[in-house]
Amino acid sequence: MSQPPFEDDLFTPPTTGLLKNLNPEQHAAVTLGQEPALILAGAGSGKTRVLTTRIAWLMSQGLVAPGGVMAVTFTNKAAKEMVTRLTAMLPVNVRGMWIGTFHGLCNRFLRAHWKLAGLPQGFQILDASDSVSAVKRVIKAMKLDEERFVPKQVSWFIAGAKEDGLRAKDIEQRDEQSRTMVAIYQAYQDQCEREGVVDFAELMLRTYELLRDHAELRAHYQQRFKYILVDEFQDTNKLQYAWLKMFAPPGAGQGVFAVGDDDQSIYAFRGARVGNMADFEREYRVRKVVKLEQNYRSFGNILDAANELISRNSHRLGKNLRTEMGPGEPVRVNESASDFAEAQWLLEEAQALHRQGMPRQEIAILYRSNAQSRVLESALFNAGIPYRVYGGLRFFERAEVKHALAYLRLIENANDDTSFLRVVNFPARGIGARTIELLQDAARVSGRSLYQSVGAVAGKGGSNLAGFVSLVESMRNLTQGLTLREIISQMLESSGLAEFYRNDKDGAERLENLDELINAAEAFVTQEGFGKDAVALPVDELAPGAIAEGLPNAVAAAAVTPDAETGEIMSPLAAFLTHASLEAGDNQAQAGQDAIQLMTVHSAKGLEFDAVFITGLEEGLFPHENSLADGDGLEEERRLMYVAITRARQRLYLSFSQTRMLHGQTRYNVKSRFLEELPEAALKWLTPRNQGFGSGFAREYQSAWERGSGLKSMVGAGRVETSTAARAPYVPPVPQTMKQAAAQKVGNEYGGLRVGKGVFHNKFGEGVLVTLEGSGQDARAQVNFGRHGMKWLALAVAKLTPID
DNA sequence: AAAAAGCATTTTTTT
DNA sequence: AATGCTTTTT
Repeated sequence: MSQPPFEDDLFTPPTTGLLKNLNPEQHAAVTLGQEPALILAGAGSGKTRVLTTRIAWLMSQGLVAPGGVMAVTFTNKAAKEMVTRLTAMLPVNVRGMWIGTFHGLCNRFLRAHWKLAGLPQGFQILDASDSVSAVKRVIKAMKLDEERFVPKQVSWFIAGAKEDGLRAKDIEQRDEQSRTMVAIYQAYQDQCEREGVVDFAELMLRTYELLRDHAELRAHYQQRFKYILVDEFQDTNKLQYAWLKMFAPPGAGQGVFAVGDDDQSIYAFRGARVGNMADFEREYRVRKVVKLEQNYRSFGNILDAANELISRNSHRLGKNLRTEMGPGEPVRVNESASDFAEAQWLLEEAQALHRQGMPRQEIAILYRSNAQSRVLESALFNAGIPYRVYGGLRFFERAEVKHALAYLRLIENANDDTSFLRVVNFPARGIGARTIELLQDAARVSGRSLYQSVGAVAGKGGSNLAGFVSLVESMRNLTQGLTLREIISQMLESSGLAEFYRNDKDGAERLENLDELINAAEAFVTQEGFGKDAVALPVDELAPGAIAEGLPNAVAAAAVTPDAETGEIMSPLAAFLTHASLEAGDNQAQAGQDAIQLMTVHSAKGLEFDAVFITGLEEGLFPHENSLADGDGLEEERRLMYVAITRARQRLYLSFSQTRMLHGQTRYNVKSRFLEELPEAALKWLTPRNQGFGSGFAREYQSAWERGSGLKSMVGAGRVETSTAARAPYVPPVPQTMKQAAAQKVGNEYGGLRVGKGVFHNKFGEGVLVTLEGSGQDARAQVNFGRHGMKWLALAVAKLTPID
């Protein structure tokens, strides 16, 4: 090692056994040398432990100094967790290490190299919604049709392009539509440059390009980072992988340690590429993939269910979870008549668990889509059971907080048009749409910011605008030299925001949130070390060529390099604004008391609970109908189910309902195919199964049908199917119960069929009757056959038999 | 400029 | 059903 192993005097070698209690696979992963490594880490296999222990081990062995380590995660939560556990393991200066999210590290990088990156020193970051409104402005300015170019979609397109490493000029323009899209992209980009702001994808792309285009810089960082660890590698997108290769190209000899689980890849819809794992293995010539298959979380039946289910996916890297905890409770399956009944059953079961001593926060109710939470919430609410819903608005996304942040941003950079527009007339100060339009026209013509163009608008609107400008000016003057806390208080008063919410009859909660903003700022200042005694910057932090010694380490994670000319360091305010953009705050609503946890399966990833309820296991819902269109959709849904199952430690409940209110109308659903993909031996049905129509039968039947003729393509949803049994290539043996049911049919016009009940059809199998219409020869039925879709059938021809 | 009415939309989401 | 967004009305 060219570097002294421990330049940090805070460091003391660990006393004993970092490696104690690691299983052989974990041990192997932790103690790998400086070589490319791919760790296939199953759910509950101690992944975070391996990551943190490896870092600790590397340093305790003197293989690397803190400054030579980079650890990348996706979420702030994961990054924090890593830091916490690492510092518990050994007293190390975490600040010298690069531990953070992809975007957080990019921010850090760009703050250090802002000049080279062509950014203003105090550049601010647009969150997703800021970005959409910025795109919207561009589209308006270009006088384009917002119906044809939906801002949200265009913003998504731009982010997608950036995440593929493409700038506007790199995009192929096939037709008018794509040409315009690219033009918007370019105009948006120009606008961002002008305003001194970057969006999330830009943070990544800029960093990537900077390294790509500057060999010296690249060499510096490659030399610096001896060990790089990447968490959740299955979720990386194209750009993130390319980014990694800039810091550590294959063959450069660094210890790149990629940890992931292809079976838990559930973010393809936002650009994640599971294929990066296989690419990594190949391109980095990974000697041996380490598989962590020992699970420390769940009992056997739960793992059996998970293993069996996921085994049906193709193109897996291959992994089977095992446990030493014994089989445990069976996986319980429950069928309900309606979503209300489901909610009722669920809360009773949850209460029972709670009475038996399980803390409420150890009980999770999972669902595929957010819309499903409503019934559950109202049931829990009416029953007076405390619950907590994840995934609502986050703190920094609240309207009042965004307003406050917009004022703060204007203090920092008045040319931020997004912020300008947000608060120019809030609280109302007589600046209407017409005035804004005039202002925007003027700004466009002169190529200047809205703030700079205020003088161009005459009349009453113009003088009101002038008033706004002087307000911002006075805020900037008044806050000069104040602490962050004082700055925010001052801003809240002089902007009129505080006054506005004081007068608003529903403003109490918003006022509280604004108070909370002050607290958040205070916490940030304390945490990040503002106002503390100056600490010398680690030399390595500096941009090549910058001078560093003796400067106060005022900005820690946010900004580390002072302007080489002025010596100015990023202000606490600017750093706090960055923090607010990069970390939108907690994703859960009310904390506090012991409450049942409600969340989507996606947001449950990475969490674990004693008891887990997976609800709405119905065809169309889970797997979701929109997922079946694209090729890999079903497999991703299955991985999602796999993630859901593996959240459970002791008890797992699977629940589905015959009827469900969705978007204001009742849907009749068929139970999810996933239920049939689980091992019978691990399950316990709390409600009787549909007799004779068990998984085996339905599956055998279906595959027999699929082997047959291509009739399937003819049976579009909604079409009246007139010829069924005659064309079916294979008629399955009629189960006993069907014969009985058929006997009942005699003498009854609808043959004992009832809306909402199950039916069996020779070709489509099991379904649920949704509608009955007409009579005699015209009698027809609408049936939801789940994976075969919704069908209209002529009862005179189609053989429908009731089941149950 | 605010309030009301009309309208589409409705998988999953972090930074 | 309910939410958010846009247009129309007052």
